[in-house]
Amino acid sequence: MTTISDVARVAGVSRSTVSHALSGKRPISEATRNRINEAIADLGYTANAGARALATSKSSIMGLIVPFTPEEFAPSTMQYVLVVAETARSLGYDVLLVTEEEGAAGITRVTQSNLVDGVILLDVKRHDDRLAALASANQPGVLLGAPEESVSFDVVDLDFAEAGKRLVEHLFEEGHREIIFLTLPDSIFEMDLGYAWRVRDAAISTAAELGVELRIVVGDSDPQRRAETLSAALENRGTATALLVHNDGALADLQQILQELSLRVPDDIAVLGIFPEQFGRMFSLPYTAIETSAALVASQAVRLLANRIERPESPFVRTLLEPIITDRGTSRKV
Amino acid sequence: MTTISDVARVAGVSRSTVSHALSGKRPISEATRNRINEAIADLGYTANAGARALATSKSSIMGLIVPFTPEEFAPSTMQYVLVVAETARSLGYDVLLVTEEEGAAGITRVTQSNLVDGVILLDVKRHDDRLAALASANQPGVLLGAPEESVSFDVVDLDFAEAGKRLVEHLFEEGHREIIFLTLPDSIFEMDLGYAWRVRDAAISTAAELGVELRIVVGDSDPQRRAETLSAALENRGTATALLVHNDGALADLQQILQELSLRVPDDIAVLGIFPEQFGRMFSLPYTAIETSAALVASQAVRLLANRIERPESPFVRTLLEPIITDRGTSRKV
DNA sequence: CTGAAAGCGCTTACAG
DNA sequence: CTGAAAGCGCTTACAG
Repeated sequence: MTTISDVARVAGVSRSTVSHALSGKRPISEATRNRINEAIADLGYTANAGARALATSKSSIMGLIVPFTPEEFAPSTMQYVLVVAETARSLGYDVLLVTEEEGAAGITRVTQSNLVDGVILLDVKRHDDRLAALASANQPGVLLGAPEESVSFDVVDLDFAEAGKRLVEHLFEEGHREIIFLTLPDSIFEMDLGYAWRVRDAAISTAAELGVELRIVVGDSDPQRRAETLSAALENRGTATALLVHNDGALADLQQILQELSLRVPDDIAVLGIFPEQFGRMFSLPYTAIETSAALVASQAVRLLANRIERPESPFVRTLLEPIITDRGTSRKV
Repeated sequence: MTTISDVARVAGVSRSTVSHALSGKRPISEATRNRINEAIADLGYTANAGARALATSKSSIMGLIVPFTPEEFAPSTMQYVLVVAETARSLGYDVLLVTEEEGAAGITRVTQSNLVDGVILLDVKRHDDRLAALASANQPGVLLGAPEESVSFDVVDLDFAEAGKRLVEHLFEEGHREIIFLTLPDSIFEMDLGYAWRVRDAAISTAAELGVELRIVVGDSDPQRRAETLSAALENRGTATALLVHNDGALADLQQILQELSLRVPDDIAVLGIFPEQFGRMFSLPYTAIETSAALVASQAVRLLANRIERPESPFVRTLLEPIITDRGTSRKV
């Protein structure tokens, strides 16, 4: 192991000078700086992370608390994880992965040991018991997903309530007055995930305000039955003219089901969805939709955390990103 | 911040005694141990990670080097990541996520700084330039994916060559003599990923040995064209009686395409595949197949790394897991 | 512009 | 069974 003392010796300066050359925290003469850089290159020196963390009380590591869902197919989670890692790196941080197997204890462990400088919580629920653990930590935290109550953390999320509202408004403006709304499965609602509740609640209240009939069909978590539920809903659509879908799996099934039932979009039924842009690309989803962007939300979360680590006193921000509808012509009323 | 000195003072013992009580490295009397544990609980003490790392030269962190594929839909990668994190935690390690944006430099950075005790490489290629960086590190590494040459690292992978062989043998035994083999897209082969090459090469050579005609159709990376390619291959199947698929996306499309072409399985065409078990579950794939298990491979990799960190001199192992065919009746010749 | 020295919070021989 | 002390490799006032 080569240490800062080795570098100092080879460069013919003191350790403190090397340290300052590294951090840039005080002016170093051109000549010494060159000798130091040369020595560093020759020796292949990298500062010892533990020693630096001990001396500065900063590890330059962000903890990423990911929901523990081994049985789940979590394509979009990976997006968040990758974008967090990248963005963190670009700001000089590494990322420690903390799965929720340990529950809130994981948060306490990595913060209390000073392993991390701060923490990002993925998939924050409307009432999330991890927030208590986070609140008693000495390090800051940023929430990806908005809790119901206002909290002393930075929060980033898509504005899902606004999304639900705009989706229904959009269909209303297109002339639809009777809409089938396929939601996420009950299990997601039971997990208290805000994005499920907010889209649904906003869709319901907006429909009520506009005098639109919204027929709610709850998605099934089993892939087989999920397709059957959707198929049945379409067959028994009656006078409904539009299908609003907030359910990734069902959207993937939809194309085949429409074909089986010989339904044309938008001629026989208009379709409007909300899904992650990644997912849409993977399955070439052709529908008018609000596309959620993991990249946007995750990178913003990292920037907020970095900022708070470096400026702990800045005021808390709650960023709700505006949902945008991309019109692909499938929501027209024909 | 509460330190070991605080604990020592409250418990009325020396710091070294507290340290030994924590590590269990020397006998502590019942009475002192109780006082220490009480003090720890009262104060909410957790050892400072940086200080411990500095003193022991061990961070209890494993670095996980993940391929950098932000544009890709990486469902199975998430599986690996989660299983690695879990298994590591169960063995007392945390996981630092290193994306490949930095390339091999990331490996050098986290090892040289002693941030990690060892490293796991995901998606190792047949000729992987990251191995050079790993070889010059002071910490051990475990490869997930087998390189072509034999290396001084532990290696875990499914035995994909054996898989390719067994798939063709299975079809041969079922009576098929003319097989369409849908492979992964060229881009994957160009990335030098062993699993693509090994399945293909073994399938080709086994077919040759058995006198089976293997008609190779290369998958397309674009979802739309991927489906068209598959559809065309099935329409123009001629006298081929079986379809062998090593292409997740195509397998997801298959059900719909078969229906469009009014082909029954296995009556009109037998189907045999190889895909991640997660993927199969997500899409309810009903085919006879070799299912690859992220969980098995990833947890084994972590165990190997933990073992090597703790016993650096143990001989290197190259674990190639035996591929098992699950027969679901879709590969019969009718 | 540079250096000597204290200190960060642990662990671990060494001594008893 | 327990303690005093050195040392891990950095950073940062303090001094010049």
